[in-house]
Amino acid sequence: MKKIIVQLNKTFDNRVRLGIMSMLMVNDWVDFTTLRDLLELSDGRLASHIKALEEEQFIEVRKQFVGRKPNTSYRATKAGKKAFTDHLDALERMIKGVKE
Amino acid sequence: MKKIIVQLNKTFDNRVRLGIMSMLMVNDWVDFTTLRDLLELSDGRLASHIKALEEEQFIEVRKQFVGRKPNTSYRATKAGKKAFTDHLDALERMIKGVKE
DNA sequence: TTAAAGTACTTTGAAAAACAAAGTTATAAG
DNA sequence: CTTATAACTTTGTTTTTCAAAGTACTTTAA
Repeated sequence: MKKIIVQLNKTFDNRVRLGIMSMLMVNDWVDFTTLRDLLELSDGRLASHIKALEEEQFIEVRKQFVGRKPNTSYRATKAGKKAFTDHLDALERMIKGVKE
Repeated sequence: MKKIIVQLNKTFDNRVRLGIMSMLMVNDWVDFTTLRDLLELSDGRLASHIKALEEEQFIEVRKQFVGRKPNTSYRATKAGKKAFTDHLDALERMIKGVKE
């Protein structure tokens, strides 16, 4: 039972980021406003956490026009999904396995 | 599917605190040094997170002497266990349930 | 046609949280 | 007498988080 904490990903030490990733694990291409409204965040707060996840390359962006309106959507990258499931696995192991 | 993020407890937005709580969910009375060594933390870092959890009344302390040496142990309170399982449940619901 | 509202941010600044490093008190072992 | 262990606390810095306001462009409403 070594290196318990290190296996948890620091990027996911945040409720908002957990929320974004959860959404993007199940849904392909979720747009900015949907994310903002579902997670009940301000534009700025959402944008800042999205930026953090983008910098880690855990999510990717698609910008397009729907009709005449700009539309920005996000989805989890392969690396992002892996990092997230790894994190959750580590958490589960930690909760279940910490005896001694 | 409302109030997704709010159900996650801010106190557990931290790897160290998740580690401490995980330990104390399964083990009754874990002492300071054991916690410190297993989680591979410095005295100061461990102490500060313990303090935060104590202030929330999620853990309680017992100070005694073992032989001639001081020994400080911690365990999760009822409220602490509830808060932690509530948090984990919310997380699970969020991961599994965020469709739409 | 002027005003208001929506989309998707960025910037700024402040507050909160986290952390490392060193200091502390007290006992105990070598 | 020196070093070590236990369990912290203090100090100061760095990092993180967030709210609030600003921006640029478009569209819808009055």
